[in-house]
Amino acid sequence: MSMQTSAPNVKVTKQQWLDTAYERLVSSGIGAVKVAKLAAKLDVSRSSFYWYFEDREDLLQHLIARWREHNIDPMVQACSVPAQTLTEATLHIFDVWANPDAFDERLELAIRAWAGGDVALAGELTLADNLRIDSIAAVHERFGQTPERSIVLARVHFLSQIGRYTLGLNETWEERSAVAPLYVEAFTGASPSGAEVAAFKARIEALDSSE
Amino acid sequence: MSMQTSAPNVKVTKQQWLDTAYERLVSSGIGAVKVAKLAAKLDVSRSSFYWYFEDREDLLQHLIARWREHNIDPMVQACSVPAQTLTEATLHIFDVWANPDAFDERLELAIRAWAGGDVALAGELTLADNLRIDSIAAVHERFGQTPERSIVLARVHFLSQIGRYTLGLNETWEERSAVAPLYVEAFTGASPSGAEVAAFKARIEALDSSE
DNA sequence: GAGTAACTGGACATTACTGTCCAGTTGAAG
DNA sequence: CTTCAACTGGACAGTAATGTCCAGTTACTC
Repeated sequence: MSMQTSAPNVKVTKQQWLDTAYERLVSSGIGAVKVAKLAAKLDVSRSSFYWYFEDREDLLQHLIARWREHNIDPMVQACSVPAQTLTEATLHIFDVWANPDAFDERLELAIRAWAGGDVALAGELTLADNLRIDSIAAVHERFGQTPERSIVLARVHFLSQIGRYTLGLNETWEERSAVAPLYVEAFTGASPSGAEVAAFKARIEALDSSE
Repeated sequence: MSMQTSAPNVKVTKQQWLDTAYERLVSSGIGAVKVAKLAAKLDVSRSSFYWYFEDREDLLQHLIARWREHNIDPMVQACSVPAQTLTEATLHIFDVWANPDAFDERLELAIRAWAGGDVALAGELTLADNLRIDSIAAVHERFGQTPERSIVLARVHFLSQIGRYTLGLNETWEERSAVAPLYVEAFTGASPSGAEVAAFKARIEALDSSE
């Protein structure tokens, strides 16, 4: 096997198929992810598709896998970052929302819409939601909140975040970090200290420039 | 015109077509609302459909109209119910969430998913979202909150509510009203008085028994 | 410069819809 | 008891997808 370092007659790669499928998924929903349409967009015949993928379902599984990798693990990780206060810990979770590599909001939204018509996916989504909410709730409990209050605040936090993109709010990150302390207060009942907010803003800017 | 008080040869009525379409929309998404499928379900031929509706698009418009009537007005109304405190006013908004006639959550969810692949609908949805959030924000401002804080809390409130069904949380109303005070606190920063909570629970029970 | 593996195009068969046409059927009104 | 409007069924044509088959076309490889 001579590896695919050499690619004889490639017009479009597997990655290109995936990328266009992703693009259509996040911008027009799963109903727009059709082999015929993708082929037209890539200006290649549909047969090419079946070289790389078993069938359409195979492609869709790849899209779901992408979501799993991008939108679950990093957010669970962020909940176990060490912190001195609940507000600081909450700001560490905000890091995730600010980082497209750690949480792809458009993809999250598309998957959520897709799950509305797909039972298996809906089940997986529910598990993922519970996992993520429980992770946030665990943070609250770690800082002495009651279990009831922890779960309420965790839900409010996670759902507001999901909802932000659901409503198509596209503020700049300047606007968002300006109101961030207000959201921290809504999600925890306490205001973050000046130092905590400053550290948060510094992390965001570092992220921005690294792109 | 002899009116349709008499219905000669009716196997299925327009309302039945609408109801089955609604049922499929909320349970399987807009992609499942197909003339052929509905006809099969109603055990009638597709031609019958075209007697009542111009085309499939016509049917879809009826579904959107249903959403407009059920899920927007009542909620805006609830925000202008007189109240002594912010917590009491917030509990009046909770009335809406508790009343399927005032807010059909499954329909809201389905419309939201549908809008993901339909630009016109997405535009209308954004307007409706802003209207509803602004209504809640106005309540906060009426009770002396700053505009910034008002809009943040209004979003958190509305989004959490949308999210509750998004995540498929189906608690009983007993469970829900037990944690209601915690949510009021999260959405306002203050706890409702015992009397306010009691009045809220009484309203809910009255609703339950009237069904 | 022949062979081969990696890929592509074009033709085909199939399925799932949509919408139209028109000839029925049926209940009630004259 | 005829007529008519309100409805229904079945046949037809059209479109958009899916997936298969197979005969090319390359660019490296020996």
